Amino acid sequence: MPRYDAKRIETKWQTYWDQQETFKVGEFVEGKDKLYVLDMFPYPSGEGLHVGHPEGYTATDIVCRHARMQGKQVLHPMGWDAFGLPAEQHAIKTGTPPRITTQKNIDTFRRQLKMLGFSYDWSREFSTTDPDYFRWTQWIFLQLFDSWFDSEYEWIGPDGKQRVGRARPISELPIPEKVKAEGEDATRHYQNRHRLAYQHEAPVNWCPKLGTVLANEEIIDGKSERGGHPVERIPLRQWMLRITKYGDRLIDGLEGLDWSDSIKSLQKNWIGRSEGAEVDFYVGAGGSDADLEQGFTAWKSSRSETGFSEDPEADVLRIYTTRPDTLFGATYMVLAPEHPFVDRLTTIEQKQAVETYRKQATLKSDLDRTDLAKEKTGVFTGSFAINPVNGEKIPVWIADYVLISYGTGAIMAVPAHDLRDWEFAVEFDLSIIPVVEPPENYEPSKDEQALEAEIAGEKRTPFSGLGTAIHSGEFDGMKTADFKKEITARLVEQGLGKGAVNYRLRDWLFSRQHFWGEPFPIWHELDEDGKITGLMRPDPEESLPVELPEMKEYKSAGTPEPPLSSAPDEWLYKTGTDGKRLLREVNSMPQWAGSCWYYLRFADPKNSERFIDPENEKNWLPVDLYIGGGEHAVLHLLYARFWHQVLFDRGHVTCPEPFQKLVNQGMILGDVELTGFQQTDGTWVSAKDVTESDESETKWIEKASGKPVTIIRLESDQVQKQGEDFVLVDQPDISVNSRAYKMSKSRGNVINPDIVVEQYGADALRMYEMFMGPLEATKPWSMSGVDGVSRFLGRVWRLIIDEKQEEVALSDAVSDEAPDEDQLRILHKTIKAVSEDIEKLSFNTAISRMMEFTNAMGPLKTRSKEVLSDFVLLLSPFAPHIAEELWSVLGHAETLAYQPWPAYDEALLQESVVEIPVQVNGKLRSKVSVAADADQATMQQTAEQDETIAQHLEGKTIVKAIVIPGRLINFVVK
RNA sequence: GGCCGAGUGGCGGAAUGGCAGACGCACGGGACUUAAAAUCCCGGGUCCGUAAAGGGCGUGCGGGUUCGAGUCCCGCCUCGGCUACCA
Repeated sequence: MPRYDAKRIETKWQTYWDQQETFKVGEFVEGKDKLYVLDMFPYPSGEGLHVGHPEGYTATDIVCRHARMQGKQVLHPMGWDAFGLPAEQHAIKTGTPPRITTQKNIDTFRRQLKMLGFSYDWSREFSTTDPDYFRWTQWIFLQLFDSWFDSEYEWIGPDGKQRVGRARPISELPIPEKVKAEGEDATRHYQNRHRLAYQHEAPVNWCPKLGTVLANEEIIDGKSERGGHPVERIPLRQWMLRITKYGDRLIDGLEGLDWSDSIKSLQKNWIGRSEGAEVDFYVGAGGSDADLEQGFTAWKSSRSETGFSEDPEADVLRIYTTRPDTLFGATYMVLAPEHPFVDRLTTIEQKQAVETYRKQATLKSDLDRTDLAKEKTGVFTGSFAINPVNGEKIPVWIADYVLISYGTGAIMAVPAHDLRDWEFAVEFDLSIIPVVEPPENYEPSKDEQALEAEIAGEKRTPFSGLGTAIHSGEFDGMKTADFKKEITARLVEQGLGKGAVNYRLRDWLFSRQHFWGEPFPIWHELDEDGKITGLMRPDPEESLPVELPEMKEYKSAGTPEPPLSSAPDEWLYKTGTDGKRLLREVNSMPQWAGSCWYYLRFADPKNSERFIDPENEKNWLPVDLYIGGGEHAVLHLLYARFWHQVLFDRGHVTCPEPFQKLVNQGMILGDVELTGFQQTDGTWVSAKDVTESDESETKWIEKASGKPVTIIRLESDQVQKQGEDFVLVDQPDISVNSRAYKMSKSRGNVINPDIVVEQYGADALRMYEMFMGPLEATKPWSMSGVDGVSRFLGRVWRLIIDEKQEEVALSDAVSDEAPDEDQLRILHKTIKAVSEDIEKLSFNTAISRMMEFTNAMGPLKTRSKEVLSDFVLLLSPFAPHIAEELWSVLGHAETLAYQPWPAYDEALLQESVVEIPVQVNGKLRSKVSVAADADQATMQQTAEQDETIAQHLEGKTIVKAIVIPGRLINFVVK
């Protein structure tokens, strides 16, 4: 009895595709449409595939299979983002080398993906951990190392677009005469300071438990994203990539891309461009400078001659502000505790307090800084600065609400017009001078009201909006926007400041203290004492890759020193041809590195001469459709775009952006859970009366009493809907929670794709994931939903196959005769709908339309073979295994993968008679049948003759009749 | 606090400004069967009306535009995601 047997069919066809290399991409054919469809490649974790993976992968697979049938040449590759912490931690625990673990995990992932029948060109598979691949990751790093960003450079790229700013070879960096005069080493240091890849001593997030430094984005609420361990801040030599130079390019580049507005705005917000001004405040020698005022006058006049300097001198504090119009209201200054001038500006009297505060600030994790620092804290340095616009002497404070990593690490505080400065000024009783008059009828915002304080016996609030200048000398009466421009121009004229742009985006911290990452192709020159001199030598390109050394231990010593620093000496040291002792860079690259350019390599994965052949790059790039999880909407996409733009600037790629269309698949949640709450004595408590306790997400308390309650999982028959809420059947006054949660091990609601495939087959899993809802929506899993699509596949099977036969054979109902009009109509309707839905990535509705087709065909005594064949082709991108099997039973020897996609005939869609709804005053009253091509007069006439309508029209006057041919009739009557 | 997204039957969801609830799940009824599974058929927003016919009300809430609004505009509410002292 050959019932629909997913397992038999699926293994059969997977083997066939593998053996025939059905999906191997052939030579690129000039003039034939190309489509490059890419999935965000996975990190092959030890857990294996998650149901979230096949969601995006199925979507791209449908697009690809459809495109092949449309005659396009399709590039659809898969690979592995396999460097990363888990394999290393496993190595530390068990001693198994990360390479072994990684290989095992990759094998599992590959097996699982093949089991789902995706049409990847597996001959292009690679892992970021392959030396053949990371050789070129290192090569790209050398390109970054060899580049500086010329912000003024105007040029026209291969895309014909005019741009300002370009990465150029470091050899083209103009060296100031002064530097040149200091000798070759000075020149090299100068170049190092301008490279796109540079080193920087900076406070970093050191996690002792993980034994590594983490990037800001790897920290959540002051704890490590992985493991939730506490994080400290310590200074360390780090590699940085100058992504901030590309801030504007990364914003501008978004314009032509087919990405959702929400992702674009996410990226823009992350880059966080702001415009304002940098202004110098004179501080003189610092400390208790008695001649501050005098010095200021001299300084100011000299500045009007020399102009604003590129780097601030020691006698000024440089600040960044977006509100230069509020300069007259600057009543004090604040430095970040880490600011290099703090020591010099601290007076002897204040030394103790400043030291203590600074120490606290370094110990504080970011959590403390944000959470506990609701109360503003800070310490006076004892020094003063002079406000350049009015000569006022104002105190200089340090406070941790000013961040060293943003702007210049120092601010002018304008308490009257900045909420944070206001809070601080109120706390420490600093003077507040309003310099912006709010517009008439201005109501303070919620935030402003919340900060209301009594100052000199008067209730006052800060004002952070735009208005009109007051107490600003000659500028009084100017509108904020005009004043900003005017004052900036004045500052430039007097050499006191300049317009400036800042980004929330920071330079990219590019080194990690891991073993399992790409080594840097860099040697450090050592002095006689074996110390790093700051001068470096890149490995020559042809010597790449720099491979990882063999190690016995993967654990770092619990210090920020990376594990590679304990590599064997022959890996670590060498002597240059000039006799210089050299030490290898022992940091490794972050996991982001490998995923920054893999999409390029897929177009030419075996090339041993170049990272990608220029022809292949031109032929295949950019990626036409890129699908992946929203969690990468910012970082991965920003980093990859940044690298791509650098490669573009350096002439290595010809398209300015890598990913033309981007779609984020939504998250798949676990099955919906019903939960009730009970007190310790078993009394039910309404869900409305409980709340999550502050301490942990799993603890719940009764709102009124604060007593803990226990969570009780309920079955659906214990619960019913009442109004808006779900309540207990037995006690309808008790409401319960109904919600789907993110799948997690701890919650125990993870669905394993292996089990779904085992029970229902890959086609059913693919179909279900597409049928759940819109690709981009977050949707809860439901096992009975899989049952539903599985039944659908069974119905499709029985449309064509005679289940009663011993062998797989056509059903008697399948006929060779020419199809009748009804069958043709339903077929062509389905072709049209499915084709359009695939274009729109609206897979759930495409599947609905195919279900309608089977619902219509099922009851028929004879079914046209021709019609069924076309339908099987429509189904094939979604459920390729059953489609191939049915296609072969329908008498075709070859795979259907390259069969032409069915076309629909508009003429066959038309029904001769259509049913038209008739409304009276917008309310549906009846329906009438008219010829599909009936004109308005005929339609109206038919409608008026309808019995029900006639009744509704009786005794009324028709004011207007709206008649839309083929659609609807509406009588407006009085 | 900021930004983004979403609110439609018991559930997932569908609807170029034009018949709200396609399609599926769950549920109820029936057929087939010794029985079950599988399969097939029928039903269903809600209220009034006896089951019919028919009608009232219905897309988070309140207004508006329109012959006509789930869809467009204004003002709210709730939920979810991201982000969080960015000067």
